[in-house]
Amino acid sequence: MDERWAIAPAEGGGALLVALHPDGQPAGEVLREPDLAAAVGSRPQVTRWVWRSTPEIYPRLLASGVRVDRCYDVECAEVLLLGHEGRLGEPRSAAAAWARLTNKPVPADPPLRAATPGEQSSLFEIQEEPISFEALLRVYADQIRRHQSAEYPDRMRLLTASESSGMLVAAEMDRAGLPWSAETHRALLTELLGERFAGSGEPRRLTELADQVSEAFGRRVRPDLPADVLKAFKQAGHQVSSTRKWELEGIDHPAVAPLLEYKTLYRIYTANGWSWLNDWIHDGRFRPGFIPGGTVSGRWVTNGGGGLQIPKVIRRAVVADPGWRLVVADASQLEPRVLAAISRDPGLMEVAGDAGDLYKAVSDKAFSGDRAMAKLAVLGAVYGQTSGDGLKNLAALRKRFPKAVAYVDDAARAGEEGRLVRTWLGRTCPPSGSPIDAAMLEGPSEERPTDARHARARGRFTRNFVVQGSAADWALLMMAALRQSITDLKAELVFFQHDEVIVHCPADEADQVAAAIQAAGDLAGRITFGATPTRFPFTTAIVECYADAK
DNA sequence: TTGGAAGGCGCC
DNA sequence: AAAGGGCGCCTTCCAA
Repeated sequence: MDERWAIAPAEGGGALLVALHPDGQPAGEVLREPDLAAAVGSRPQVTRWVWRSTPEIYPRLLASGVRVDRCYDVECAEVLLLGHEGRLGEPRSAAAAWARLTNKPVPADPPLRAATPGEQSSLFEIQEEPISFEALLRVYADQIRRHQSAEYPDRMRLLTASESSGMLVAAEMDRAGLPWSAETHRALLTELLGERFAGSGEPRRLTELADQVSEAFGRRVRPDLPADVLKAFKQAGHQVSSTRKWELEGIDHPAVAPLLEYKTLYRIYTANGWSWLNDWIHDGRFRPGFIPGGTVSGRWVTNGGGGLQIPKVIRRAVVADPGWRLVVADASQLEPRVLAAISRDPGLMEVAGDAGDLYKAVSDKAFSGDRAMAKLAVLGAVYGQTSGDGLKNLAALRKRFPKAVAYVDDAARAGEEGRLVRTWLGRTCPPSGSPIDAAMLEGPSEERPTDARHARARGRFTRNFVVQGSAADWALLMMAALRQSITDLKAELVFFQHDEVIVHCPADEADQVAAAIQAAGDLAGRITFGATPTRFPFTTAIVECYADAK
């Protein structure tokens, strides 16, 4: 039924492995086998593999054609457990966990290194202190015990399982890659930026726009030097405190239009231009280097290529293989739906129990039909808006959805008072005063923030943390369910961005995949949050090109 | 030469 | 219109 084995790589491509009891204790002799992938592949009856680190092992299994259903990643578990215990920031390696367990000096984590473009994730797996198989087994057994001590042990176990599943998904997505047409990308760059000059490589359009800016000011101004631009506007009689887009938009001066266009195109040129294309696209695929749980709230990050910040205009280059499709699915109004589920606010759950436009429904209930106002109010409540119309609207929101607003207000107060907050499944914010906390809440440079200012910033952070992080909880379960439901198809998960997934599949599987995504979202809602009427609908598009998805 | 801060902007 | 949450990464600027 639930058959669980631990495994670790051994010298020469071999493996050490052992069956485990439910309490984590070894259930037999430690075996030594000559081939890691064969050791796993020949044991299909194993329902969960326990290992130190997924990036260390799983890419090697995938390269040998071995897929696993479930795993338990000891180092992921260590981070989650440390967090839950209010010790986020302590070294997270298995070796560090072992040292803590045996009262030995705890080795620091090795510094994280950014990937160089095109590097496989297995290669930038951090090099850290070795740990014996026996020690790993002891750490694992202790982690089982620590889960039992969590505030909600079942949820904590689910969190570790889903984070581990996320590690499998990440490795599989990096292996598959996001289909990317370098040819389309190049054509797009030439269309937007013009051809490049032979000498400098500078695109023609940028040079032209820079000349127009200079012409408008009547002197040479370099648009990529904010200080230069600021001075030029002041000389022209316009008071500006920065060169931010929203500030420039309010100025009546002929330099503004070419300047704004320059900024947009310059960003594309530097962030997703020809050199990015050369560095990051190989064999028609983009491999962002997904890192599950890379942020304290549980959102993922990517390593090196800006994989979660692909500008909309560049998505034209994401093109399915011939005869294949991209199923692009975006969870609709995810954060307010998650707030409904975690706060159990009756009114908001009723609204979120409908798959239709949530902001419209909220506006009908509390804002006499003004959808824009309703959306601002909801986002303001989730983000901790402190001024402007948002505050006024928050009062209306509180009247109709008191439990929902109280939930985020309580989280904010906990943060201000230096207490911990947790996501629904138990991912926990950094403790107040920890280095992570300090680095995160650092304000503008000039003056050190006062204690009161820091407390308010922490309150806004914890307010958002419980919603954003619980949404990340849901997303992990959704991905796990989706992954399992498409195993028998040719379809491959190829992209994930907070509340959006892309599956690459043959055209005749697309409808089935779209249905599988919706089913995964519904199932994730029930497993993550228990019985609530809240629905988690997707906006889904079946397209050949990502840019056509909306 | 290198590393960090700051200004800015892309994504959610 | 302006202000609030989470990120990565580009540039310039400046100090070590």
